Amino acid sequence: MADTGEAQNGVGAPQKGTVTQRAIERIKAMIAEGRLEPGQRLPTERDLAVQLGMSRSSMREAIRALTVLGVLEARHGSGIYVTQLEAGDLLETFGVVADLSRGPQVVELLEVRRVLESTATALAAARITPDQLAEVEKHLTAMNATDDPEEILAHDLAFHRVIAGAAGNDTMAAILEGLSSRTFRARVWRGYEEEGAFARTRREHAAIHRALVARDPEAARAAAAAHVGEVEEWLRSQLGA
Amino acid sequence: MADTGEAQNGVGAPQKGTVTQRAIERIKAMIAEGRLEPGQRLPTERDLAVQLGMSRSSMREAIRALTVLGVLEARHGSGIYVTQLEAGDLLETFGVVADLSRGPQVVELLEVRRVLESTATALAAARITPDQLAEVEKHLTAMNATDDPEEILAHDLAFHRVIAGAAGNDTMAAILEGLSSRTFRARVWRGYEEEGAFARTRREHAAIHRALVARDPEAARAAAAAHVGEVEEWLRSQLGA
DNA sequence: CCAGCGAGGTGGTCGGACCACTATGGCTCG
DNA sequence: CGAGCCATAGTGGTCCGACCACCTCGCTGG
Repeated sequence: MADTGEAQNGVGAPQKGTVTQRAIERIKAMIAEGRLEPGQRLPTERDLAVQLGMSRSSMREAIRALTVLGVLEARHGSGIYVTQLEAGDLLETFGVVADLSRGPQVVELLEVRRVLESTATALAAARITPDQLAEVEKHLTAMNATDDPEEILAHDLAFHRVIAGAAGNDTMAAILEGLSSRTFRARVWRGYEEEGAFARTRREHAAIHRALVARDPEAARAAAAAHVGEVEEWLRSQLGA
Repeated sequence: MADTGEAQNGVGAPQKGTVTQRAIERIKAMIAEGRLEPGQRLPTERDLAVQLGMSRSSMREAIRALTVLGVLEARHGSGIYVTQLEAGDLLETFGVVADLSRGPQVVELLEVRRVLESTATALAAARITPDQLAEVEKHLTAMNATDDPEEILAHDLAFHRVIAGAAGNDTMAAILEGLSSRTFRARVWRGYEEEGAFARTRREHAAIHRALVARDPEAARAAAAAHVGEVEEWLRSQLGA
């Protein structure tokens, strides 16, 4: 009687929340406990559904959710796999936050970016390799050689991406990547570029580059903070107007 | 050619990715474009499925995914609503990242936390209100009055949460909240506490509190950075061993 | 020995049925 | 007349079974 007909698995059927939510927690727990290794293949949807005592539909919703979170990866016709669980996989959803933020929240995000970007740039000044520095220069010159906003933005993103990568903290780089996602930057730039910001941006990028060449962390931190802070202040003033 | 034009619907379906993935993008776009406001109620699952030309099952997977991301909220028997899209809603998933990270990635996460926490604490030193300061003191004394690790951890979390809140950047506070999620802290503490870290933690918290009282941002930044850095270094040494 | 092909297995989609819960309105009872 | 209860319609939650699209791997035939 009292038994809700749960599977052979332990007794404590918490019965909390929806069935799908429970499935999500269970799978997450399996990974956290090490019972599922990165890259490993999971049982089939049908088997998993039976194991956790639910329908395939509910199990699919759980899998879909974990797929969107970057925890699982479904390969049509092959199976479901655990991702490598690296920073890039898990922090991809950060871009969604940036895309859906608005108003004051965008300023807050820029403030976070300023803090992280300045730190990453400072670290890069101390650790960047000649190869990476060459790539930074490549994007810097390419950015100065064109007037196409689209292209400038692309090189701008790459410029900072290389620097973030040179900082040696993949997690920080992944977060910054999300905070600079294409649509986010495009949204902020729309209007900002009309105030002769290109010239200023080029000057600021040049300053960051100089600091990297000089391997001067403090100068790099200051230059990066000023760079992001510039946009931040402009956006703050826009909200007031 | 010139086929990428993709009309509304009819026959020219984009056909990119899975049906569910398309639904996710569509709904996200509707919100980003302002056609769906925070708090607003969406059409029923059944109607949405018809509108986007797909089955209810696929639509449900899309909704579930967006629910997990903190973008939508489903109320059983009532309907589906857009969340307030505030930092807390969208950054809840950050906890998942912290929970599933391991090894070197945990160190990187702590490095990010050190940077943000020190900045937040510095900001708090300048902005904290008497009420908030009183609450900080409450958790500080409560933390010193017990030896139950569970309770200490709870007050430790609350201590930093109040400070992060006083910094005035909800987004930053939400990220720090995810970086200090219960299971994450518990995982790191297990073992750390065995090295007489309680006394050191209490001393560090006291230093942070003193800086807040003195309204000294630089001292607060240094104290917070040292506090997190302490754990960071210990964990780094553990990985080498 | 290898290339090609076919069958089986896997995730992806669909449609329908039923359950659990909520909200709304009218109806009863005080 | 008003407050409270309750029937009901509508919503999300769950389950089932079928079929499709795609990948994999072993088998066959050259």
